[in-house]
Amino acid sequence: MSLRHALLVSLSRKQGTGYEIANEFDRGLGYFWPASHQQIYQELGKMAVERLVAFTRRQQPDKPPKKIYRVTGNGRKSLIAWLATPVDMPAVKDPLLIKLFAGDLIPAQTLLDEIDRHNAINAEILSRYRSIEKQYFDNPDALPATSQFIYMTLLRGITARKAWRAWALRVRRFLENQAHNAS
Amino acid sequence: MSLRHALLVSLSRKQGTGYEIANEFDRGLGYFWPASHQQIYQELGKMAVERLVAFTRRQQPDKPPKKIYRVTGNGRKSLIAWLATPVDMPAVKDPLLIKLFAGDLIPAQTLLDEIDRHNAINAEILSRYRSIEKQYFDNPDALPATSQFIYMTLLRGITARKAWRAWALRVRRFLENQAHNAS
DNA sequence: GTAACCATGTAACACGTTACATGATTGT
DNA sequence: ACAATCATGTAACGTGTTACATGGTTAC
Repeated sequence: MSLRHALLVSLSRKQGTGYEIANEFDRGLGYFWPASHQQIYQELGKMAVERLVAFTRRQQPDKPPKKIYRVTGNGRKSLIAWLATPVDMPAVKDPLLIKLFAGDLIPAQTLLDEIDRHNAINAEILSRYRSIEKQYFDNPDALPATSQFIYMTLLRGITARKAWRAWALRVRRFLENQAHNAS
Repeated sequence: MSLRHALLVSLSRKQGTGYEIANEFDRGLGYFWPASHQQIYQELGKMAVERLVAFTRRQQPDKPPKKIYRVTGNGRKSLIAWLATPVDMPAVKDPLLIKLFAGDLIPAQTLLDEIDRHNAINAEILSRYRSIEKQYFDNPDALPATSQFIYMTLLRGITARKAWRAWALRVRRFLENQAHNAS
């Protein structure tokens, strides 16, 4: 339901092709609303039918033709309306917690490995966030409001990943104990 | 893909009807793998066809008949196998962050209201978790391993909600500034 | 010659949500 | 009377994933 709004946000900043949006999603909006290129093409198609976006076809010599999308008046109205409409908090859906919930059914070492694996991924993501912070948000107060809003979303990622790491450490201690007591 | 495993975990602890499982999900596994009763009935049906679970029909006078499900040998094997298979970290999908990302398009007050609303919900959930902690996990080391594993999942909820609150406070400060500067 | 990039899509399937349907019992 | 609890489901729809398809250009 929110993909279309994410697309409207992206196109509000800058018009572009489905391809470009799909790429930008990998380092922007996609951090909190992931979408594949297939889904993006499809959704843009529907949105064009509903007159929320419009596109111009641009022929390129020796390259496939582009469809450059932009937001229509309708689209802008619908985005503003959505921004003022309450949204639900996202549901938690984490298979790792199912595993932990059933932890007594398998060797503690198996879960330890899994926690470590997740922890490595989490650490990588956190350090990526931090390097973005250093590069673009070193002195956030000096930035234009637009960027400061984006900084708030980055901070969400950073605090969430730090909290995850702290929790994982606690779980590790518990699992190590389990592994010892079992032997 | 994980619903069936969640159901196998639930039925491994205690056999029961779809109805009972659906209820238990509201205060157990459902915290990190929500599912409606429709979905649960449907999935149990498929799992019975695939011989992961089996059921006994029990007639009750003056009440609809029950289907009491239990895990089969196959089901147990498939659960153990899954528990040892790596799972992906869940993707973040949060419409509130889309809104924040586009925060410059609407009055800061609108976002402030939304943050406060989410914060109230978050606080409620956190306090529920804490009361569960007090009631059941006051002295976790004294508990059997099974319960300690469950406690780890509760701790996940608590640290996550606390981190969310801390972030929201930071965002509030920023939004209040925005609201002032705009006037 | 192999992969990555540019640029678009279709189709089948899996997963989840919402609405609808039945029907008795107990509580306010 | 109306809602809640017990107990089961079907059907339509919406969203998301995976696989497949095309075809030229640039980089190693």
